[in-house]
Amino acid sequence: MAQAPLSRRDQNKLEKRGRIIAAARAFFAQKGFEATTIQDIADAAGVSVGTVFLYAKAKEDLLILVFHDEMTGVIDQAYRAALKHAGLVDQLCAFFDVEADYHERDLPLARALMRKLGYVDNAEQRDAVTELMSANYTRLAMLIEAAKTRGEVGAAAPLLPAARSIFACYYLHLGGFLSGYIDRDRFDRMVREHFELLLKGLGAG
Amino acid sequence: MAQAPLSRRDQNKLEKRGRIIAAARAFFAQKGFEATTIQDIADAAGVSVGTVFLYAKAKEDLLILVFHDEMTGVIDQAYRAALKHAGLVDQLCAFFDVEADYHERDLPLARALMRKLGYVDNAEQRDAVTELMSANYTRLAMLIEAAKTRGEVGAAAPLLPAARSIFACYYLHLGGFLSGYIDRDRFDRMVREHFELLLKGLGAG
DNA sequence: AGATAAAAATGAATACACTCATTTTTGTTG
DNA sequence: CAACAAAAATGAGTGTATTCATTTTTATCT
Repeated sequence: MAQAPLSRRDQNKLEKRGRIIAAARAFFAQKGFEATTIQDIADAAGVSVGTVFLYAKAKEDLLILVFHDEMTGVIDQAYRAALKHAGLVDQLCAFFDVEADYHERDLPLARALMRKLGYVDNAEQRDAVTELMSANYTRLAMLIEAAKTRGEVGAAAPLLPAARSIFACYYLHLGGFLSGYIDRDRFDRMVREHFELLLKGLGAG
Repeated sequence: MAQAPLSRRDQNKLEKRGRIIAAARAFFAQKGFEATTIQDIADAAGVSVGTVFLYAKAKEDLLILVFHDEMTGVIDQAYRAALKHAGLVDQLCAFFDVEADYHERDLPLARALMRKLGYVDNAEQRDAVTELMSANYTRLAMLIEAAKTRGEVGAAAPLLPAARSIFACYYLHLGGFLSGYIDRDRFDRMVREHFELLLKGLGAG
């Protein structure tokens, strides 16, 4: 790892960026995303309104900035939780249980993020999202791979498509949960049901 | 079907609502969602700005209103297209091909909708979305049911969860397509791959 | 019909995201 | 260090979604 050469200018920028993200996080959690104004964030971070827009092209971009850091940790935590279980289905449920818990801790924020993720326009943001998705897929693929060596999953099963299938089910139901179509209990049960179905396959007699 | 007793008042409201939705549809298609102002729509519909907000609590709600009508037709069309094919996987691909085509016709609009669907706050809108989802699930369940009688799908497979699994894969990849992570070709291939995987099951050797 | 109440419509006023011409800070060169 | 150029920061200005006190329309009485 080459240590980045941080000029005073870049150091200041990074520090400022950190203050803005921290301020955004605090206000989003306290007042909610909608009720938080850019002015709020600017004041708390000790910068002007215009400066905030130098670091985030739109208010919603702040969501991605806030979540990117946090989510990376949550995904790791989810993977560790999964490893404590034996069967693949239990592992997957444990994995997404951690992620769902995280979202449940701050529903308004999770809802705002969910919307933002519906369509990401900015290339920079897209990279950040892709990175998080990859982090999820990688962990899921590792769980499936391990299940293969245990004989739970057939050797021919394609890792990445399987991981995406699994994530797709989780994601759809997470949306249902966040929008209030279903409660957390039903969410948990439906997700498990889908994982079992995917493992068995529709074709099975 | 009991004909609704339409008082003059309700008649006017319905007509006005129709004008607003038509105006919104036209402007969204022509200028795009963002660039369309409520004033545009109000002028074209021959009402005031305030009146538009009487029929849609927020600008984004107009998206749901516009799509609800259109989508109902598209889903029917998708189902009819599916019936022209023999195997379940081909049927599913044909089904979602029609829906994806519809979205592809107006990408900016589809993207705006995708975001809106990320979290639906209003109860009325939620009902509209639920109705569309049910329409999808019902058709998919019918296809699976038919596949059961052909022996393609095991008798024990739960219809609705299977339909949701199928839709979840489609929906995740549609998001990827609309956001520009993948192109249409890749979208088609990935969706098919997922359907095959779901049919076979991960457990299969 | 005229009077009255309820519903619907109005558009000026408000609040806030976002822009951009100007100013300030930082880095570089002689 | 002074002078200059490039980068960053600023905040008043702009446009538009949304609100709400007021006005207009519709329905229901006597």
